[in-house]
Amino acid sequence: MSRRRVTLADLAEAAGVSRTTASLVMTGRGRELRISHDVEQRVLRAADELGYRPNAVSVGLRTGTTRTIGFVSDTVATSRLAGDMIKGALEAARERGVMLFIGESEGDPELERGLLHAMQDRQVDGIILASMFTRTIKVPKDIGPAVLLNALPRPASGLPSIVPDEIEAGRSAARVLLDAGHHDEVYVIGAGPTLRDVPADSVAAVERLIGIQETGLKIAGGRVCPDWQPEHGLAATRALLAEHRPRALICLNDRVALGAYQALGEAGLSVPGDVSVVSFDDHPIASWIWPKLTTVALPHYELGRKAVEVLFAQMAGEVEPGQVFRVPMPVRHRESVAPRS
Amino acid sequence: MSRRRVTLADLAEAAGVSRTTASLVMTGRGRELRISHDVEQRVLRAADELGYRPNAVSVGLRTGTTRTIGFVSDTVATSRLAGDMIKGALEAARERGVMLFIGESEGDPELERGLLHAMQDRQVDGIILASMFTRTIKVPKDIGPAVLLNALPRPASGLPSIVPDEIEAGRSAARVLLDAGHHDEVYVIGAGPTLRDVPADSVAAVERLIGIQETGLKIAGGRVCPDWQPEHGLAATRALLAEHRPRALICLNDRVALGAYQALGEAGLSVPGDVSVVSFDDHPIASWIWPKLTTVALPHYELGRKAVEVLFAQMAGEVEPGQVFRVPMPVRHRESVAPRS
DNA sequence: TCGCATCGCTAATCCGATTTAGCAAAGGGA
DNA sequence: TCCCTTTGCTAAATCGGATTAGCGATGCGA
Repeated sequence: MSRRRVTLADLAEAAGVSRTTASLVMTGRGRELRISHDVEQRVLRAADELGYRPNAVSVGLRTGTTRTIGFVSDTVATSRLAGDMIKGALEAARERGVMLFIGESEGDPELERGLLHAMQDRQVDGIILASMFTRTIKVPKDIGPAVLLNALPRPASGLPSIVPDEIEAGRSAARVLLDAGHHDEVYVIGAGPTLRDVPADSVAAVERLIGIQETGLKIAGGRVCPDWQPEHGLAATRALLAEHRPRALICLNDRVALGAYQALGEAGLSVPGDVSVVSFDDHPIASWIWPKLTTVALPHYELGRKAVEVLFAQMAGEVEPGQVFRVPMPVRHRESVAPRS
Repeated sequence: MSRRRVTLADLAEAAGVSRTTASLVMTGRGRELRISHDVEQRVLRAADELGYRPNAVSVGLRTGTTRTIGFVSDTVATSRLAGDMIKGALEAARERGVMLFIGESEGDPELERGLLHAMQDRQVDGIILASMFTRTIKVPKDIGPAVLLNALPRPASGLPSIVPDEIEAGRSAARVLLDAGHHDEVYVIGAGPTLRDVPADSVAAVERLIGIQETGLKIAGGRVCPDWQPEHGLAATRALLAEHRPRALICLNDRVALGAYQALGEAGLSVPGDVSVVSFDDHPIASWIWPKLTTVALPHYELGRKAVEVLFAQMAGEVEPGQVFRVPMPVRHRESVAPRS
């Protein structure tokens, strides 16, 4: 039986002033509207004693701003990836005194509409539309202030986007090998060797390949995987080993790399002694396997954080329409790359 | 420049009735308060044409209920585990037309207080207090309607708890081995052999061991790991293999099992030919490694879902104070167990 | 014809804040 | 002494709905 919340009216009565005065003091507009120092102190003291906290719902109704934002993802919340993205968004939000609604659309436009409505009905100040993997999406109409996270608008929509810098990541991966002296005999697992050999809809595959090529690293060959799962990595690498003897592999993500490790092991090849491996994503398994995998990290946490930052910047009118923010993907140097002997 | 939202007043004007009447119709109380079928239809048609949706903030202020619940975890949102828990909660919430606020306390009581306040200020209807791993927690005062997810109240608090049924999970794991004919030469990695050989604060370790023992399975020995990470599993299994020749291992989670796989491989022992392995959690890696790991799954999704269900049941007064709900942990039969030869 | 119940709808209040407009008292200049 | 500012505070309106109390018209029985 918790006692009723303390309202502004209670506070005003306790301090012996009007609700107006109490409100002015609590919102820091006392000076501006000539409330005496004496009265101000009285109100503040009473607020402290009563433990007064303004009812955010009421404030939301009156002011139209709720200090709340919505985070809608296709199915992001379920994957590990998502966790960190949400965590980043959460912390950036907390720093601004903002709460996060989350919702998952499961890729169903109908569900998505419902979620967006539910959030708009609750007067969210803005919305983050997040995608599980980097891709282009159609932006719903009348969405209000919003940013796209890990996604780009298909027909240009004017909304800002936050995406990982996959091209630079490709360059980084290639440079790791080049720096270790691997200039040839490098194969790609998961896509390639050309830009047309990629899984459907995969922005990441294309951009990573572009980045790799830009460094001048010569790709000796590649194997596409329909999906970047361990078993496909295993099969692709087995097939590759049947015909070639690579000195280095670029795996297009860590799960594929896990499969590659297995295939290399079967073939009696050691990592990194016989074959160096570099990968992408920095999934937790990258540091759970032996040798620990050198990989270019997807900056999930930073992406989430940046999304909130950009959302607020946008609401402050500081963002160009359609501006794209690319978040750097850092290299995690571990144990799967050795100098070319 | 989206046009202003349609309000009840707009709707009333369009339908040529009072706001009261419009409200009554929209809340379904038209019959009860004798609004004629004719007028009712007029209002409904106008609502449809204008696309009227009630402002949830206003409704929240007036009725005191916001169709919103808070999900506060220590650090759950970051781990994979969390994702599914949130997903389960999210879906159960959506079925009830409820939105979810999420927050992470990072285990910091001060932060937790702040989050709970922020949620209470926004008039959440209830709160789910979630923990990353099963443990006992101190429940904050004046929290209002709430349930504990993956946690038990330290001083009894009257709040209901939802936890995985770890004891039954222990039984299940043991039974998997017993059914395959493994009655002896079974070792535990991660804890044991006695109930005092467990990592600090680990409810899961204790209960899993209890369950195992209850089946009558004879535990030949065990190795504690300070933390259930792959490298500790690796070290513990190496140490075990230096002294014993197990025919089966019960790993206390999948990450530990990953380490055990590595150690067994080094020792030239094959899974499941030489050694059967059964584990707990059903982490994604369990099906990424070879042979795929037979494991007793932590039902994250179900836990999240149940939390929302219990929260609503509790608000409806259908839950005993302090009631504990144990969610079954299903066995995922895969390829790491073979009959004892 | 009067009184009373029923029908169908609406005026007014409330939720808990913010914000605008303005009032009473004190001070200052002519 | 009168008028005009300035000071310090408050009454009242507002946000968008839900809810309570009640009003006018009609029907019915006596």
